[in-house]
Amino acid sequence: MKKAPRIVTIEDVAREAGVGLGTVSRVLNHQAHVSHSTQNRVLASIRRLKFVPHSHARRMGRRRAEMVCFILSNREFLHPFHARIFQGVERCAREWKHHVVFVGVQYDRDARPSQIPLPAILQERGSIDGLILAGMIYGNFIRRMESLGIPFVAFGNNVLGLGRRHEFDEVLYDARVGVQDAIEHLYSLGHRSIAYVGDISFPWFQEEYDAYIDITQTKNLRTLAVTSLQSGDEVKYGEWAASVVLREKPLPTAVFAGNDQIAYGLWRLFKRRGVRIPNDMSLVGFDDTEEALLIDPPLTTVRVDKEKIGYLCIQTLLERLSRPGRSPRRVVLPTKLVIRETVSSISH
Amino acid sequence: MKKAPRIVTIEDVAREAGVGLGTVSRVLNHQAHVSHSTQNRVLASIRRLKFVPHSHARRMGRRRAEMVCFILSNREFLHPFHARIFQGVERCAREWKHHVVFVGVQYDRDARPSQIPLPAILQERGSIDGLILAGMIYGNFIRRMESLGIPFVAFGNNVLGLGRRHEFDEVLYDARVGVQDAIEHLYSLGHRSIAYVGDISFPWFQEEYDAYIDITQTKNLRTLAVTSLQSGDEVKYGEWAASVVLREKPLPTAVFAGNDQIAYGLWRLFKRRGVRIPNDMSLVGFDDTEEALLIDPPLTTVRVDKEKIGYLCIQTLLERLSRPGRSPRRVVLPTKLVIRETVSSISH
DNA sequence: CTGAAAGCGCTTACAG
DNA sequence: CTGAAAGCGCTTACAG
Repeated sequence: MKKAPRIVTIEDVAREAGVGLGTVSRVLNHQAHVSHSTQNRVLASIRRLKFVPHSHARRMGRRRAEMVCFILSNREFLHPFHARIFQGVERCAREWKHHVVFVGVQYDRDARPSQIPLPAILQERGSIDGLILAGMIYGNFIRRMESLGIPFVAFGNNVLGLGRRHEFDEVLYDARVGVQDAIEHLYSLGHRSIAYVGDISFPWFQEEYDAYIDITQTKNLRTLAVTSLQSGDEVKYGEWAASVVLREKPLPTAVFAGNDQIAYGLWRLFKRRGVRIPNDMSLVGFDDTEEALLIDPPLTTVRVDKEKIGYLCIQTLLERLSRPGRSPRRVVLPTKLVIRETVSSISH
Repeated sequence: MKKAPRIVTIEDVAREAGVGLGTVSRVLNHQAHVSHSTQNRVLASIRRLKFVPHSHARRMGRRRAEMVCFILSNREFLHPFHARIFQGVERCAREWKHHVVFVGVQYDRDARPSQIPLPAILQERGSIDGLILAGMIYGNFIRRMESLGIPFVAFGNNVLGLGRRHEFDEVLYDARVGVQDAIEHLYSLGHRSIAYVGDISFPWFQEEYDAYIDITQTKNLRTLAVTSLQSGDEVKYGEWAASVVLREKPLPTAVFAGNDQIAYGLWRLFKRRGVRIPNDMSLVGFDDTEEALLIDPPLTTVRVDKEKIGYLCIQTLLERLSRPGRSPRRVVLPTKLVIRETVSSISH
């Protein structure tokens, strides 16, 4: 006869169903080894009592929070590329009955690891099982995360300045092959003068650029790259780069943009200057984001499956959680050339 | 000699410091009744062992999650007004060592309560202590929230179609007084023909409108309101309303906009049409958001302290949590007329 | 297949 | 002021 509507526990259910605590717990967790009839009895009691398990108690018992944290460092949340990755993370996590909390952090790439501020949720123990790192991941940040003793997986293309071999799990897309495919495609259509546009102070563009240089030299093509450092808006950067390209003599026959936003900027300026795409100039992008379809005609680009990256991040992380001793894994997602209408063939 | 680096618990600290468990717990929670010397001893052990309390265990013991949920229903997150409220919530919550999780929900205002979907975090028990409701809060949504058995507080100006008396805690600003202040101000400067602009299908504008009608009739002023239903962009709505106002004969001497976005739209069109502000037309807004300073000259407007609303929401909620039996509270925040430069005096 | 028991890491009366 | 104990609501070996 208490006033407070006492919370209904697993014990109430057990009593109602005439079974032991353990049995209720087993059906709750969809474990095997419960006979059909008892299972039904328990399920009925659960429904009758409107029982809902208490999350903290379960987490305590399991020694798992079933919660992971997506950490985006030194970046805007709204960047569509990462937003898509996050979506993939969220969806996959839900399938595995995990929550994901998003936190943004800003840090100084020159700070000592211990000086990097930690979001509140990471300052307590037990709230977060694992981390997904994206944004700008420098070495000091990695070390800071390691100091937490929480397993993590990194979005590999965002890992900066650590060389190629890493001691941690990562999932990444293969920029090199993407570039190769794009250039091969242009080459097969007769293009011999292909410009590259991307600000190589960012490592993701640097990687593309390296691949561009390799293949361009292997094939003995003209090399022409607009790579200058240009912080800020990528569309504007594309516009500016387009004007640079247009001053070249002879004019290249194609431009390969480091990402679709840049491609969009190139397209805008070309259009304004009366350069017809693809008749006068072929154009290829990278990422396959929304911009690819804003361009008219639609943009040929290298697709990166962003949601899949998120998906693989969660999977890799969950595997790591169940096998802490496993050696570091590097999951590489292939890219895919999506041929649309901004590339035409050249007749020699 | 276990491999896994066993988690350090309160028990380890107690042993190290040579005290009981309870004592460690007490210093952890900054409770009184611990002598200075033991306290220091415990603190030293904590530091030496790098002890961090386990969040779920603490929450279990306390029977409190120390986590509240900000629910924005049927709205865009990025609406700057609510974003500011959220900021206030977050900041105040942090002061009280609480986490706040943000969730957006979309629901049908005609749905039965039981049909309204619940975010995952509310589908488990014990994760959330209390709710803060904002957005579009219809009766069915309130009932859905009540069915959860979790205390909540609502942002009262967003409560729709439930009359004036409510059975739950709410925090709101006093739109009526804000309108009165604005009209009085215009009146004192000689204005006798003041138009009101706001889409009264939204209750927050309806409330302003009612106040406008009351005061305008009390003072025997001309009544002229552009209130037509107009979904979508509020700046555009303001532009359209400006063109309506300009067709009036005689022209009103002032326009009172339902919010600053609308005022911004009015201002834009007035400017385009060569109507000088405040010489030819005075203009007053509501909310005091960023727009107020984008207008040139800066906008006279009614300030609503959005962060404070968030602040009061948390405080009210926390009070409710500690005194569940308390009768519903209605916290009203006053508004403040901010006089800038868009109002001039009229000489008769 | 199933029950009784121990354990998770805290907090909070209850005695001293 | 402080310690020993009970309790929070689950899970998970351990025996049957």
